[in-house]
Amino acid sequence: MISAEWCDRNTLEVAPDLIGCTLVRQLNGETLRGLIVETEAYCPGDPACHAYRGKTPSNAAMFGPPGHSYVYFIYGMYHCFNVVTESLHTGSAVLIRAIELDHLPTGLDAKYKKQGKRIAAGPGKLCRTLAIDRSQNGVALQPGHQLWLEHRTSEFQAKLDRRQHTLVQTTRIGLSKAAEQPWRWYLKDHPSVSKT
DNA sequence: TAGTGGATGCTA
DNA sequence: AGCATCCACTAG
Repeated sequence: MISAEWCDRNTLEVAPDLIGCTLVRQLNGETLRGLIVETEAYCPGDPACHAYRGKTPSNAAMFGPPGHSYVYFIYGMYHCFNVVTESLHTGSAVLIRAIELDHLPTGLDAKYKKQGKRIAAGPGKLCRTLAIDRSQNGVALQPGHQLWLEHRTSEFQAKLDRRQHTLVQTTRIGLSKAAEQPWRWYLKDHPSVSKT
């Protein structure tokens, strides 16, 4: 599993390192495993970061311990899941934008099922698929809980080293502030939105 | 391109 | 206080 210490590093290091790691979700007795294929970094001093204007009740989890979750509600319908980074009292996190699931959750609505592997591509869809909402905000990402992270497998790391996998670094999605920062990473051929 | 609801930032 | 505006999104 991924430890708090591992997350207690510069957000710009953690975000690309999370690509290829696995997000594990326990849901109704079922274990869903998703390969993380797209992330974005939200850093201290970053105008696009929710923590930029200081700590508030809604963004408090970003200032909490590294390795915990930060889940927020947006556009009246969606949730987005982040991994808190850097030391306690530092407001920063990595947004998990897309995962590739090993299998589809049972009991999934037929209208979503036809999306197949793309079902968790996009931060809002990811949370909908894994049933993540603000009840998961601020929780420790540890085995034994409902949500945790696991390191890259040696197979994935080997493919990365052999360049059979390629990490693409580019700009973040949907921002009006600090839009020029290249703080988004995705696994080549797996972006949640077409690259620009 | 509309539309969801909560948070934040104005004005008073 | 109250009201307007913003918003790291998605479906169609």
